[in-house]
Amino acid sequence: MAQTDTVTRILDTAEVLFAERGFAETSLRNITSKAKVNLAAVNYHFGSKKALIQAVFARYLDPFTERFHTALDELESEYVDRPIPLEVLLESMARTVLEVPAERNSLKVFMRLLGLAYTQAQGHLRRFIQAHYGSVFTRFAELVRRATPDLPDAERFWRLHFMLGTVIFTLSGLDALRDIAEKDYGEHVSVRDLIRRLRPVVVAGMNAPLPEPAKTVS
Amino acid sequence: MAQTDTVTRILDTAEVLFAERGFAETSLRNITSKAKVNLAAVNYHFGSKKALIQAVFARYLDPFTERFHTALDELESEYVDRPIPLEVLLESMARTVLEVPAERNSLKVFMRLLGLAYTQAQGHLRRFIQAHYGSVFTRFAELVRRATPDLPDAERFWRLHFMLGTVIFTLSGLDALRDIAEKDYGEHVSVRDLIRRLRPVVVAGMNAPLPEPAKTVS
DNA sequence: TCTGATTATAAACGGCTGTTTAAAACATAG
DNA sequence: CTATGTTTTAAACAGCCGTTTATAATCAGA
Repeated sequence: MAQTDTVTRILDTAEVLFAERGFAETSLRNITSKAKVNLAAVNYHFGSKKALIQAVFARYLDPFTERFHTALDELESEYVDRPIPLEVLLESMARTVLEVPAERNSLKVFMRLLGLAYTQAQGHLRRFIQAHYGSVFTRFAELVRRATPDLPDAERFWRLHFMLGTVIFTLSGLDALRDIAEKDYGEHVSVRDLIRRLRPVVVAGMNAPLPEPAKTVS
Repeated sequence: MAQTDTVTRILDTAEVLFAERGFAETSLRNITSKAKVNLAAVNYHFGSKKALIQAVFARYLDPFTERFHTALDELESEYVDRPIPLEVLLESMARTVLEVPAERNSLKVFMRLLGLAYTQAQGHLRRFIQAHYGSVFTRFAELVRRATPDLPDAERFWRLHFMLGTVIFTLSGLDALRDIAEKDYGEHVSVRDLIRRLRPVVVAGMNAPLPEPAKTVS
């Protein structure tokens, strides 16, 4: 079963290097040499570098979406005919995000990859993620809509992305920030610790008063 | 004065391409051909690609820091012996961020560049920005400290970065989000509009209740 | 054990990268 | 006009890129 071994060794190495340097800055030769695998193996097993990038994400997002759907199923069967509270929804999502990579001790990598998916060019990646995993986000957004009935649709849309930005930005840039925090406050900060700090901020942000209406010509 | 012309034409083109595709994905040949300038001009006028990247940032950040220092000076002379309210501080920063690129109609580019500075590898860039512009952020953070005396230092540190993440992430990924928003809500969203929406969320996030203390062994 | 498919390997492909060189063009001050 | 310093230009440099090819090794089933 040398095949599986090669494939997973490529994936394991690629995700670390991608997370550290980004996609364009990581060459196939970087990956294959560190993984002690022949250069051509990537194109043989995955077809192309783009497909490898997508495979790296699929390995996280497939179990994530499956579990998150299950978690939402359970919540929906618990809260019948009444909206699931926002805090419960956020809690459920946070737990699922933590659960999946925890089994491989790669939470940091996963977070960094999520950040890269948003910020690196890689149009094919966004299309891939949207096509394969867009539905679970749509479902989540609909539940958030029911949990915050007083929020105008557009406002909720933007606030959800504000909060997504907060979380992904923070957790994906964690290493840099952690260095500063430890130097300034001598305090070691774990990811779980950060999520504990993030929760009240996110909830307060979602529940913030509505902005004053845009000024128009009077 | 062909020199200045070449230099600014390189900067103008480079900042747009960097903002669109990122640093590694933009080659000097992309830049020089689009700018109608000889390839060697970049190395002649700037020395290297890294130096060009830094020059692109300096052209925004030099006037920004100068004006922001001035704005903070004015606030400090207005609020003597009493803390400047958080809202006022945030308002002042937002106005300065908007002011600088407005003169060249390049707000989108500036925001995108800020996002890239955080998320792209480019260690030299972070070091450059920290070394040249770190002091204004330090000053701002100190004023925020006085404005939020009840917040523990570590908590305030993290929340500032949470909010920084929200703003930069949103504004730098604006184009992608705007497409979705317009499709779903038919509503055109300007940057000023987004900042109007961001303000109450950021303020509420900074003023959120403290998180429950980390659980320890009982 | 032999066969046929799967996987691993080394080598080469064309193309693009940032940078350097040396010569040409230009501007400016004496 | 001439000499000097600055800027532009075309060409070449070595090096890395993703991908492909042809060959070798390995494996599974009959």
